Amino acid sequence: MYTERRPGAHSATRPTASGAVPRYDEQVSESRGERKERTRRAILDAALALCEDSSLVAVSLRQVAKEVGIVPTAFYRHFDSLEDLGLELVDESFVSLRMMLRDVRRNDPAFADIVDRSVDTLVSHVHQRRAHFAFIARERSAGPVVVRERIRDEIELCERELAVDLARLTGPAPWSEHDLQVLANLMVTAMVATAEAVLLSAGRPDMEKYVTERARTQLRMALIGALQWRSRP
Amino acid sequence: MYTERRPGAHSATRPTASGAVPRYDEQVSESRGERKERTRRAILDAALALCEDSSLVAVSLRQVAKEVGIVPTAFYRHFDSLEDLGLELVDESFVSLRMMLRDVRRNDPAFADIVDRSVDTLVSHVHQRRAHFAFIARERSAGPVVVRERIRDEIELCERELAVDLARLTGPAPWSEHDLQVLANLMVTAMVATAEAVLLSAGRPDMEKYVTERARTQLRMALIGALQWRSRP
DNA sequence: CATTTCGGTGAACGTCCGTACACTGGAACT
DNA sequence: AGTTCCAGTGTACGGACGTTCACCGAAATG
Repeated sequence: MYTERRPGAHSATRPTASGAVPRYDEQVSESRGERKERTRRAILDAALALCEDSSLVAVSLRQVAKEVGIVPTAFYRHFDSLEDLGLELVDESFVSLRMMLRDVRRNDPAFADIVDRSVDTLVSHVHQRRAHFAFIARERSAGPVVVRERIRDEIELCERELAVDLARLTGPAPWSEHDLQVLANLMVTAMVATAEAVLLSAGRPDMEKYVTERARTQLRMALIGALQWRSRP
Repeated sequence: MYTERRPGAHSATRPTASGAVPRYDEQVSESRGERKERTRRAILDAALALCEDSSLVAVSLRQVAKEVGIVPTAFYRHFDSLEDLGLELVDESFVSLRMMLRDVRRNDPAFADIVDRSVDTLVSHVHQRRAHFAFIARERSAGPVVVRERIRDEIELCERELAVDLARLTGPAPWSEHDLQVLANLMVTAMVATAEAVLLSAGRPDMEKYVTERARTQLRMALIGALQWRSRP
């Protein structure tokens, strides 16, 4: 027996790590598919929670299973391996972030505001998906190889999208495409570092305020510097 | 028996991972202290090699011992724990880097050159201490808590030193101390990202060339941007 | 030469690991 | 109603893990 549970409850009716469990054990009589999806969700959340400190490479399949409240072998009904699960988490983390950032830039052609809006979006996103961001920050350089590669690709995608939007916002070409890439890379790098810093300032609002203000300044510095850069090469 | 070795060789005369082993097994008749130091060195190198992929938190004491060619318990003669060893590696990694960067900036008051020289120094350092830099990049966000903290402190120290030197180089205060910190943070962030990118471009000289050139441009953008930033606040 | 020091040994422990396997019982399908 | 499907179960395995302990032999000490 892996966790105590009420007698007769055969399967994972109450996954330990899932926040989205129906209250008071109401017998909603889920379909098989719903049930499976719920367990899957619970596994993802459990893994996310377990690598909050350390890293996915230091998390074991058995730990995850215990956290969820299922038997170790049941894990394989949902994922081939922990790496597989890691890739899933990467996708989850980036999809919504990229969507939001793109929205910011599409709905707001005002060049001056782009910095403030982007930083705000990033910070609020870090807040509402702490665990996901912490995951990315960790696995980016320490995760399983395939996970690292996927994360790198995703960040590169962010860079390219930013470059495109910058090009559109600045109108016809004060910068070469190359300079644009370089600038976008610097800005994304600063953003990533900011996200990490926000994570570190958990529970210290003054520190977070400093960090976000710093990010704004840095992005503006980069933009202004890049403008001056090209107007006298 | 943990590794085959020639009969009668009682202790780790030929640590597997150490590159600094006397050639052809010359019987130099080391003192006890020298011997201990050599094993210690071998342990550090073995750990460094083992967390080349994954991370220190995923490396086991037994793996390290096997790599060195000693029995697991012998590890404790040199370090209290793997975390302890990690802290040692952090120090090793930063001491020489900070020294070199400081030299660059002390011997070269020419403001224009500081960017090129710093980037060159960083890149060549990454080359001659690949493993150490990879270690820092990984453990920075995924290592044991104490190791992470130590690395963060070291990087912060780099920032402060850069801020001081920037202040000295620019003469009396075009920037406030605060702006200086923000700029130094951006530059160090870009440098760290560059170091990671250089590590990734192993064996692809064109890619490395691009990365270093990009770093130069980015640092210049940051500097120019910061100058413009203060002259019209 | 006698004694101490100490880096390294090797067996043994209890725990956790991934994975193979045969099984079960309710949902879903016919 | 009878059958199939399948998420989850429970057992069992061989191996790796950290740590303990008593022990050894050569270098260091006196």
